[in-house]
Amino acid sequence: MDGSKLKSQLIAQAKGGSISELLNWHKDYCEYNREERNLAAIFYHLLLINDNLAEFLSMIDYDKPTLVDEVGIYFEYSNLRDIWFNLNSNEIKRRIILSLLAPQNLKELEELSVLEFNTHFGAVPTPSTNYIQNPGNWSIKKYKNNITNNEEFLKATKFKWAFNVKPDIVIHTTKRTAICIECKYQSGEGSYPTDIEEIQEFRRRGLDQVQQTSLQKYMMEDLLGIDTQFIYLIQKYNAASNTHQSLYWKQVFAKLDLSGCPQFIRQCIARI
DNA sequence: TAGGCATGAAATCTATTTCG
DNA sequence: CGAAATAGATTTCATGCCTA
Repeated sequence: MDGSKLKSQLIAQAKGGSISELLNWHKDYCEYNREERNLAAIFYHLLLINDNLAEFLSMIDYDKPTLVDEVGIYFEYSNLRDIWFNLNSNEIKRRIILSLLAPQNLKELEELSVLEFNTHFGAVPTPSTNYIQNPGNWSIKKYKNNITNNEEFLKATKFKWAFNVKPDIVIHTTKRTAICIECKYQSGEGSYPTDIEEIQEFRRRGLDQVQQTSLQKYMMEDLLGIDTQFIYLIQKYNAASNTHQSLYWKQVFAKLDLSGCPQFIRQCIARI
């Protein structure tokens, strides 16, 4: 339908009707869905069926042992955040933070009240009086004046970010080993910070921005202590990572067994 | 074509308000 | 009064447009 014809039809039908009726839209959603998470979810499903997990492991030349009883595949992996949620003592929470950050003013921070401790790290929206808050809720803008040393500032900032990052798919091959998969459709790798004020603060201190993949590595290996292989799943060449093994969606889907999959999944995959 | 900037949905957490 | 709903702040994830 050409533009003018469409326009006159839209005016003629201005009194009502659905988008589908107005546009005479007959396509099935799987023909034009462009949601990255949807693709990741389809991939997740495929990993759980047939022999696809084994096939994927061989595709990426995974050479570490896999313990059947410890295997787990997770979508939107938020392990660090959820470990924090399991902690119920302020003493333990504070000790965890201070041992991982090892700040110069350690003694001072040990002595602060709960409220003062939260305030030091600028917990948002409001520092709590009752319990040590999740580092994921620290605010760079609020603590930047409290942490003057650049190295410590970067350390605290990466620590804070680590509590919020969620790799798309993580495969635990054992409790101590994993594969971390970052899925990209249109966009390329992101970097932190993204907020303009925070970027300016990084510039002022002469600090480089932190790549998304580098933060994932820090979270998986340094904080969770899991020996991790990283995979980047991409559609376009220019999205490839400098540091991580990159695979194309097309090449991965081509090797997976789609037996038993409904038609819409095949169609979603066929478009990639 | 990469980076800057604008935009938006969804989620979490806390404080406040409302209601039984 | 205490539980439940609501509002606000902040963060994440993302896309698109413009420009150097």
